[in-house]
Formats: sequence, structure tokens, C-alpha cells
Amino acid sequence: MRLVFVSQNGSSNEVEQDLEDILQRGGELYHPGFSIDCAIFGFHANQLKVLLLKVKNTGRWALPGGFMLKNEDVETAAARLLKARTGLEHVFLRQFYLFGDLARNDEAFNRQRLRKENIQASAEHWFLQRFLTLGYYALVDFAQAVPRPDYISEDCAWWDLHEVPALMLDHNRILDKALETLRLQLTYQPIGYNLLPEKFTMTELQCLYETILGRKLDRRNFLRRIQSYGILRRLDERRDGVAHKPPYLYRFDLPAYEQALRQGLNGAW
Amino acid sequence: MRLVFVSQNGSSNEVEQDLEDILQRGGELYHPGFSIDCAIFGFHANQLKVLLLKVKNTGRWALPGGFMLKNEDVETAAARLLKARTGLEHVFLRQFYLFGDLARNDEAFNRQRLRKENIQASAEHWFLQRFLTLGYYALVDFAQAVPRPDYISEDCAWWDLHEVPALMLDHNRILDKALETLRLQLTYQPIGYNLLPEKFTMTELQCLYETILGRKLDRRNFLRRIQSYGILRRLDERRDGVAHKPPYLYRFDLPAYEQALRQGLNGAW
DNA sequence: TCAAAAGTGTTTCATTTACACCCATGA
DNA sequence: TCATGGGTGTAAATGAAACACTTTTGA
Repeated sequence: MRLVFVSQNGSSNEVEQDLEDILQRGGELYHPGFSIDCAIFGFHANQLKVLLLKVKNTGRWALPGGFMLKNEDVETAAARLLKARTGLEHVFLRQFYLFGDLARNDEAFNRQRLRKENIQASAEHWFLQRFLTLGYYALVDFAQAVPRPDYISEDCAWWDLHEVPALMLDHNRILDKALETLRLQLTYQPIGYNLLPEKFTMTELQCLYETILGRKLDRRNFLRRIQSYGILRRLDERRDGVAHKPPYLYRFDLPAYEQALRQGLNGAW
Repeated sequence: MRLVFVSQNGSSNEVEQDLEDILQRGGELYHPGFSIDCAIFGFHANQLKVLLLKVKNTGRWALPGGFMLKNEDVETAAARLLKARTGLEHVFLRQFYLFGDLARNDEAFNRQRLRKENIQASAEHWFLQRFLTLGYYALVDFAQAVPRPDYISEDCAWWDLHEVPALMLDHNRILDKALETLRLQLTYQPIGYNLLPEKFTMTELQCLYETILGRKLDRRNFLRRIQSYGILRRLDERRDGVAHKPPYLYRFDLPAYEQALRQGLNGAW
């Protein structure tokens, strides 16, 4: 029951965690009253997915989240949590809202969780305090992500966005806001890199946009528009093994893509 | 040297604060390691202004800010701080970013501030801990706002955006990000209500847009575009006393304006 | 040979841009 | 009467939307 810092790949440190230990020592380790929750989006079988954890002793699913170490940047903490849950690094990860109303805390709920873990906790226990939570959303390559449950969860799985159940605490609201932000972002930022595999068809990209926007787009107009951004390169390769005319594969032109990320696409003013 | 809760207008409570008291008792009163900073924008003489405080014992100007009570919503805390600095309520006020890198803290700087106030503080003093700060921006009617210094400041004044000096800590960065957010927002939200007086000329509104965007717009095209939003009503009144053809006055059609705030204007997708 | 999705252009309509003259007022 | 900014419209260019037929493949 110790806190172990495990060095992985020789590249970055990950805090391997143990529930009882965390709950006992969290007060020393973490920035107080502050947590991070991540809406991690992936795309598979032409469906937008979100990674959820099944939290022990609650029967509820939740967004993966965690706490920030006292000497850790917020960004770094979010990246660490993302890596812990998916194994991925250097992906699109952005904060979108700080949830900070009093009503989001449910001390009774958390007290019950402690009880079920057989942990004694006074009223001043750090875990029972009020928490602000910072929402992050991440766009990751479904195929490369390896979901791993954490110390508070008994399961970790991708859920289709349309089938997400009632989540723990206010996590449905957090997820909704993440989606809303993503949708808004679509109007002034390119998207798709990190969500799609390296090579993909135009239809797959269109499908991604349609899923996020929640409506159908015209195929020819979509092609024209995307091409006008100048962030794609059509390869000579085609995807075959399909029972129809084989489509071209595309890849993102990374320098152009990153420039578009920085500069935005085409504001209304 | 007591903490006094002053009831104003019989409508809302304001925490009137005293520096020494705050520094002594902040640990009991406030959510730990968390602050709020506000970029309060106003518009006057066709210039975008921002409200700054001159912080005692530092010689620096800073964004008005403060702390959140333990049993207070984040939104409420921001509104309280805004009201304390400007006397205004029910204005546009929105969070835009949580600043949370380690580098933004400057313990030596804060320690010096305590020293100059002759306050004894151990290393664990709440004021010397690491703080996350949530940035809010507000759009207020310059004419109605009454700047009031707070307990940590010796002055409180509107600054022209182009003349803002080097601010305390990372406040320049916070202000820049507020402006960037405001600019982005302009592409999908109406703006001007709260920043302009009740009645205003089209040129004043255009000037506001130009100031925020940092570039000139065509007068006729601006008129057409703004009109197309359907959020303005032209009055029969004109502004007179000017040495040229007297311009019409406009006012916002509040229901339409608020609907546009909720629904957005015209997304690119 | 059939089903299924891919590739491809044009026309129409809407939006955006550029641009210039006369007007009403106070000084 | 002059200087100043206000009010107004049109033409051209650009961008968005609607729309259908032929092609290639695996089954």
C-alpha cells in the first residue's frame, strides 16, 4: 500500500496509484479542492466514442479524472491522466470549463464511497471537501488507445456517444459541455488529426464531422470545403477490400494543419 | 480589524474586506489555492478600456480579483467581485480560462507583500501557497460603473487597452487571453449591450467592433451586417449637438439580443 | 449482374466586398 | 461657406447549396 512512481518507456513518470493510499495521503499530495475530468473522444466504426470508467462501489460510469499534484502544471496533470487511461501522449487536449457550483458536490455520495472502501475519514478528510473540477477534452486515435481502468474503477470502456448512460455526479453535464465546445470549435479549427488513423478516406472524415455536428452534409460540398482549407493530401493509395469502388486515402499535411490550428480557419468578421 | 458583512440595497451581501484580516483568516474563509481575476472591459470615447487596480506595496497595476468563499458558487464569487469593483450587477460576465501552470506563482513576491504589511506568516500560510486563478471577463457600461479600490489597492482606474502597463504577475497574459476570447466570441455572439449606453449611434457600435478586432470596417457593410442580426432598433431620435449631420440613435432589442446570445449567430458549418 | 459507395461539375442563390455621392449640422 | 461625419445603393466577386450520373469493386 505504497505510492509508487513508475517510470515508463524511460520517457515520463506516471503516478501509479492505489485507492486506499490515495485517500489517506491525498491531502499531502494533491492541490486541495481541485480535480480534473477528461472527456476523451475517439472515433470508430463511424461513431464518435467517449471513454468511460465504471467506478467501484457506485455502479456508476464516470469520466476519467483525477487530481493535480502540488508541484505539477495543470496541463501536465491533464496529460498524465490522459496517458494513464489511454497510454497516449502528445494528442489534442484542451481545457474547456471549470465547473464550480456548490451543487456539484455530493458529500454523502463520497462518504459512502469511503465507507465501502472501509476507510475511516473525519469530516475534514480532503476527499470530502468541496471540489472544483476542470473539464478537459481530448481527441485520440481510437485504434492506438489502450483503455486501462484505474485504481478507482473496475472497468474502462468506449461508449457510443448516443448510448452514454446516466453518469456519476455532474459528469453528464461536463460531457455535454465538452461536446458543445467541440462543435463550436469545428467552425474555426480543423479537426480530425488524432481522431483518425494516419490514412483515412474522405468519407470517414466527413462521417466524423457529421457525427460531431449531428447532421448530414453533402458529399461534394464537403470535399470542396475541406480541400479549400489546404490541410489534406490525397495519396495515390486507395483503400481496397471493399465491395465498391475503392476510395482514395488521405493524410493530414501536418505543417499546414498545425498552422490552421494556430491561426484558425475563417472567422466571420 | 474585523470582517464585516455589509448588506447593500437590501438585495445582496457584499464581503467588505480588510487586508490584515483577510490575510490572517483567509485560510478559514476561502476555498484553498484558488482565486478569480476579472478583465472588466468598458467603452468610452471610442476606446476600449479595462479596469485596473494599483496594488499596495508593489507599485504594480493588476486585474481586480479575489477569492471564493468556501460555500459560494464560482459564478457568484465572480459576480460579487465585479460588483465590489464597479457597483454593477447583472452584466455580461463569463469565465474563459483557468491559469494553472506552476510558473505563475511567485512566492517571493507574495512574501514581500506580507512583509510590507507587517504580517507574520509561516511557510504554510494560505496566501503563500500555490494558486490557480480562473479568468473572467466582463463587459460593462463605462458610464454606470463606479470604480472603487479594494482593500489591497491604493487606486482603481480605467486604462486604455493600448496603454496598459506591465502588470503584476501573469496578469498581462490573462488580459491578452481575455481579449483573444472576446475577439473570437465576436464571430458567433452579439456584443455591445452592457458595453454601450442604452442609446447609441451606429458609428459608436462600429467603433466598438473595430476596437475589439483591431481593424477598420466598411461603414455601409457594417450597417448591413448588424441589421441582418435583427438585434437593433433604430429610434426616431437623433444625436444632436454635433457639427455634422445628426446620426440616428439605436437601442438593442433585448429579447432578440438575448436569443442571439443563446443561439449564436451564424456558424460556419 | 447487382448493390454499394466513390468520384466528379455546374447552376443557382446568397453573401461579401468594394466603392462614391449628397445631406445636415455647428462652427 | 466650410469641414465633418451621416445616410444610402449597386455591381462584381466570392462562397455556399442543391443536385445526378458514371465508375469500380466484391459478393
